Amino acid sequence: MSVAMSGGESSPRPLPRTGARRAAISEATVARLPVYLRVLTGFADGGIATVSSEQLAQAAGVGPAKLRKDLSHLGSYGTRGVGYDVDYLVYQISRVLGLTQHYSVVIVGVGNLGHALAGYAGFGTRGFRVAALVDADPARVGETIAGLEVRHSDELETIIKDHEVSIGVIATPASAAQDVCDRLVSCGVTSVLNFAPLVLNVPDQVDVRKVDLSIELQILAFHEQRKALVAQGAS
Amino acid sequence: MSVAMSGGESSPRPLPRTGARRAAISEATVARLPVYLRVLTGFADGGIATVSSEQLAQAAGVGPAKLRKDLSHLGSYGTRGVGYDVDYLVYQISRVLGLTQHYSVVIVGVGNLGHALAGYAGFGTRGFRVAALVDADPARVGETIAGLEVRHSDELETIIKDHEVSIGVIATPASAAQDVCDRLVSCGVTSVLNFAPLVLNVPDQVDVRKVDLSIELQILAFHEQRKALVAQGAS
DNA sequence: ATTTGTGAAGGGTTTCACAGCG
DNA sequence: CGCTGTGAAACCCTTCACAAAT
Repeated sequence: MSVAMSGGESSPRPLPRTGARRAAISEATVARLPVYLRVLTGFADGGIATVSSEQLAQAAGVGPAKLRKDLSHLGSYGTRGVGYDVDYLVYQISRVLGLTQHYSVVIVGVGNLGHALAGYAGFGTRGFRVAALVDADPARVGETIAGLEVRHSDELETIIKDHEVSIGVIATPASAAQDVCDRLVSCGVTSVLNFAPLVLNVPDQVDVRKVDLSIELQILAFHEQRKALVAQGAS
Repeated sequence: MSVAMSGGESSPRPLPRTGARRAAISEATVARLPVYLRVLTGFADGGIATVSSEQLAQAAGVGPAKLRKDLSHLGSYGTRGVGYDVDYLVYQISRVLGLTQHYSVVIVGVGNLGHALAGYAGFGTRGFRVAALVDADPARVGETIAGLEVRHSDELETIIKDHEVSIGVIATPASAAQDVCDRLVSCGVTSVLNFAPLVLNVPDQVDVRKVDLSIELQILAFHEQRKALVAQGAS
């Protein structure tokens, strides 16, 4: 299953469920819901009770039509002539994204990046809890980062079982990443966020999303070059 | 323009250039070329001289047809019945991505994440050079990280001009990010890589790509939930 | 009067399957 | 015979424009 990008492939099975189940929400929509959620949370904190698709779209950096189409996939939660109730939308999007449940996360690899991730506030909020930090280097084991003790890689399997970890974050060097990933998967982890610069091999039912700095830079380089050529050609 | 993901919007202008210029390469293809490049570099290091679309696609985690279609957009660089020459492909993809040129990068914000980015090896290689690290906190100014001295935000404009910075990396808290972005843009920076959790407002000609940990986690949460529901429903 | 929700149209991307070349 | 390069089909996503609801 993805980088944004990240790529996640999901089985295109039409969900054989009882009753008149709503059509599955598209991948493109799912990728934007967290953005809407963040913007809406900001509105809620600012005491704003209702927003129009125009306002919300503006703040989220998308077109109003796209926004309405996205939201229509979760249900009819707006009021014509008025807009959307901020709190209610926050709740509905949270529910659809599965954020009403709690997920335990293990971070593997405590280098510079692992450090930064461990301290990242985004984990604490909204349903994600860092169950453990893990590293292969005995020199790092025992160190405390962001209130968590670093534990040795050997304990990975135990930690995953004890804390019912469902999401693994790989922040190791590329050379160790596939091995770590295999171990996560063999313990039943089906969601992986990969920061190592390589393509992970996983079974179909496992979702991988990758964050890859050098890919992002290279995409920017392409557009820089294109802009330079256009500017030159326009002379 | 835009996160994987990241999103980059480009003006769909058909490149008004002289001669029979090849059709513009699609955004989806551009996002995959860096992956192919990395895999090919690995092959080259391993002494492999030629690859088939089947092999390369396998290693890059895509289908062979997609790979061939992608490569066909850069030109006819394969040999029927044989495959692709690894070194030649590396060169062609590098050229298309603009990696034969050099880009100066400024990293703004030297917290945990900025630290990690400064130390990231991906910058050094392949045409990217970190011109400077910048932070607003006077306590951090003067500190040396990965061989670079941290300079104060006030010098941002000077640094950009002196080093002809073309790519800005924003690793500040969300509250400072739009301001930093505005200053980068006003100095002529047209490519921004944003790690701050907010939607940046930029003029049309500026490309922004975002890397957002909590969005990635929320997308994974959605799929975790979906998998749990399917498993439950299949009983 | 205002704004949502949505069919229909349009554009882009992926997949197929095979012609063409070595 | 093997593998690339590519039209055509299928699929997905976005945008438009308006009917429906308040």
